[in-house]
Amino acid sequence: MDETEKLQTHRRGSGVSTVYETLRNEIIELKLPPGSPIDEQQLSDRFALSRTPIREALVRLAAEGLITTLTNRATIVSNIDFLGLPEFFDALTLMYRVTTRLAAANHAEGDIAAIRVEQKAFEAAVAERDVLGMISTNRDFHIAIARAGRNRYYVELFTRLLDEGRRILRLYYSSFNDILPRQYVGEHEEMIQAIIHRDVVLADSLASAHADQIVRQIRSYITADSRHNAGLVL
Amino acid sequence: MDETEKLQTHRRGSGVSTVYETLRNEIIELKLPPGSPIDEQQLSDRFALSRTPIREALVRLAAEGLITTLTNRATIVSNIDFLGLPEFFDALTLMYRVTTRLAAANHAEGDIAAIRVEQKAFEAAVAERDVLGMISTNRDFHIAIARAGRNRYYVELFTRLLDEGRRILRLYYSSFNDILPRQYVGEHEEMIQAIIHRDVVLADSLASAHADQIVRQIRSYITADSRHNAGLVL
DNA sequence: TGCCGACTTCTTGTCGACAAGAAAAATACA
DNA sequence: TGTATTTTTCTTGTCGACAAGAAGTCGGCA
Repeated sequence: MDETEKLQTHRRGSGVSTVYETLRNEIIELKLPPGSPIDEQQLSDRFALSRTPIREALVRLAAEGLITTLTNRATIVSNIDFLGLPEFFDALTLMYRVTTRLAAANHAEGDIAAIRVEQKAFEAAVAERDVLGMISTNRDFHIAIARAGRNRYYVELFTRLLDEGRRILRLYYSSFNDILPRQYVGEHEEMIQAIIHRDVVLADSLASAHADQIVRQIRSYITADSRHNAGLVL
Repeated sequence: MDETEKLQTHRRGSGVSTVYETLRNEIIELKLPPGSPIDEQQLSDRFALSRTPIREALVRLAAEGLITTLTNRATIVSNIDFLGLPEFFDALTLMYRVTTRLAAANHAEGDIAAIRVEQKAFEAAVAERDVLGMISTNRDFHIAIARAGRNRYYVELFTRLLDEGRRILRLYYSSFNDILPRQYVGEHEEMIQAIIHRDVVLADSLASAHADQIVRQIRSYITADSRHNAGLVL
């Protein structure tokens, strides 16, 4: 790998966020798969920075749970906790509901436009059968809704959950079928309408159904995969 | 102030968490009031550590939102965002409900005992009219319930919210009256019973009422205080 | 006297080097 | 030849020093 981003001398303080965001993306997109060792020296070379700012970025990632540091030993990309999946689904569903609800109640001028932009992007990804694009534009769509709900606590937790979901989905995206994404486009449209009409109850139930749908989908991928593995082992 | 904790030479890696936890407590207990400047050099002297581990602790605190760093200029203890209070109350109420609900559904062997321990501590604080003690034992009580609910995402968010609440309450605790805390003891007991009997619906409604009660209480403190200020200004 | 600009100072951001701890490798011994 | 122990090596953790950026200070000029 000869990807040196030691282009120009970074302005003071900018390097840290660059490293943070770059690594964050690479972790979420599984470019750095779970369990990958993170070597500070190596990153230091790659970004043409001292180990100190690298370390700062790593501390931030560790605070978010994206990397795990074995003290005095090694730091690795955090594993996906399949045992904790039920908790994950529960929290994800709740956030889907509560953010959509709040968006219906609190959205202001311009929020709808922002949501529509993301929805268009999602539609485009679906039209192009760009599965990776669907995953990330779907995330952006729901975060836009969360923002319209005007609650930073929910936005923050939801973002974390959706990004964790992106990691999981990347593991299984090959088995994406064609019908579901189109259905999601329709469901998204319904949610937008409910939000526009400030119909909190409808928004809630749509979000709830949407969340269940997605959870069921992920679950089916995982069980299908484990069955596949089981078949190989036996 | 002559509080040098440069006692013995720390073991490698332990210093960072010490600094982190110490500062965290001091911020939450308003020993470091909002807006206080955080000087790295000063902390370096105080803990007898280099600036590097101090910095790491500060990065962690910043990730949690407890301190704010003005780039290249200064880092201060984050202000309490009174404008964002409605969001805060909304999220707090939701977490009260959802954690109590889940505790009723998922609690296992030993969880009740752990909750009872915290409840006893709360009762003791109430009996001693130790207001600061009530605030922190109340937090511990609800976190124990959240843990029994077995969802780390909720535990984490709830912890953050309750600690943020501790900061707010510290600002107003002088106006604590005597009746409310005793009422809380009773409400806590009811919640424990509902959890034991795995009555999810009852647990939810009790938590909901409890949350409303607390939110109302905080609100009344704040409005009382702002009225006081308004009186002075006019 | 009031305002603009250079200078000083103070705090944060970055660096290169060293120390400690743990795994891996090498060695000694049974 | 297998195991225990020492040594090596590699990575993280810590340090002291330097650089950059911004606020405050001082002096000059209208």
